[in-house]
Amino acid sequence: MDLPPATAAFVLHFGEMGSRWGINRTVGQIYALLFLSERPLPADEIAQKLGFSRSNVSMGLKELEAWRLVRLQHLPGDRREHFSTPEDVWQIVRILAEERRKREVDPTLTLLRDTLMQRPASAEEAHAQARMQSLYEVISLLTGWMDDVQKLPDERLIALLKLGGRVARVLEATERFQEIVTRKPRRRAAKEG
Amino acid sequence: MDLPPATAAFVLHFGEMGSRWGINRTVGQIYALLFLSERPLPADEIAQKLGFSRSNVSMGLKELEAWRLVRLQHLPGDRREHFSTPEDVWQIVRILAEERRKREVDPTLTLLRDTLMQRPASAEEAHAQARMQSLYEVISLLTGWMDDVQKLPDERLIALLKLGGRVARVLEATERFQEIVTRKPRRRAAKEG
DNA sequence: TTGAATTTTCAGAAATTGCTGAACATACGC
DNA sequence: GCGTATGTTCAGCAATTTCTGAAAATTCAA
Repeated sequence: MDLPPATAAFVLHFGEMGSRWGINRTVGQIYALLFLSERPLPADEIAQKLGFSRSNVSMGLKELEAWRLVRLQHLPGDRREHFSTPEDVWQIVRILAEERRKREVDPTLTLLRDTLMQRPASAEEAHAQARMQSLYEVISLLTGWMDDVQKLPDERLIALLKLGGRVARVLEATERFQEIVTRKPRRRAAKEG
Repeated sequence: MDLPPATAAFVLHFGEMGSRWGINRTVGQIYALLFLSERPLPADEIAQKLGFSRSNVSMGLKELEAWRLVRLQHLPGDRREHFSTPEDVWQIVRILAEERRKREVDPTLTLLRDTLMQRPASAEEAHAQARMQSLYEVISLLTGWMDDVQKLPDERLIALLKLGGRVARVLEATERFQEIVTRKPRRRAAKEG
């Protein structure tokens, strides 16, 4: 591997991380290299820098394209295809979230929905369905939230994340406000009464 | 595999999903089976139901314990260890988030921090560092947010998620309120002026 | 067109990961 | 303690995944 040490460390780390996710080591390393690169790189240069065969790099880039994690471009005076990652890390996060959702979450929701349509044939099956139902609800809520925040512009999303748990306070305040406005009396704990 | 059809479908699906994540097929299936089960199951029963060897199940359960995804208990009058998943799906989500963070995110942050301490030896390395810096910032923000919402009780977390993107409106309102209170004049677009 | 440069495909080799049975370890009732 | 039921480990076989080189396909300039 023909890289400055910090780059090499990052590339190796992402190779390992890649294999903990579904993605394989080669693909993780190619992505990491492109992410750090100053300029778009052609496949043969990637192969040379990482010490992989040209064909392996070709397959890895295909997979990254399928994930929409790299884009292809042509540089003037060079016939080769050059690859790069988006500049903006938030852009990358959004793409990752969409793709993982499409590949992992949606099929799971479909399976759960289909199963929940069936009539359970025994108490055991009824229990299994109840479990699936509660899983379905949690996943729906999480993905619904994701859909929602995906629509926010970067700036708002970042503001929201920075606010973190303090959002809960704002909500509390809003709830109390609602209670007052609708004149619904506050509930009291037994001790208070 | 000796299971009612809906259970079998769910178990197989989670096996596949497991292998898309770092976790392997066996482990995914064991987890899915326990998740749906009405009662805690002993290892030999798991092995029988899924058609795996007893030793394979033993290793799978060890891994699930390391992830804190199953708990072990003893039933009266039975010497065998029985395994179950938490009842509450939100509890499971929290554990998953913590464990993935510990295994995947924290080591990455450490690597980035260490690398960013070094002095770049070239323009190329300086660029790579700048990229790592922006990645570091995004990951920090995301994990900081996660830490924050992890502290909320379930009820509040759920309320927050249900609110989804509408939170942004509350924030906007709050910002405008801040502007008014601090008497900082609202910025106007060119067209308005 | 032609042919050189580049990319893709794919059969099979190499590496990795998963799985099993047998041996070993441990826990528990007696 | 003893013996049996239960749990763990691990060497090695099996299955899967990854990777390569060679060949085929594509692209593009002339």
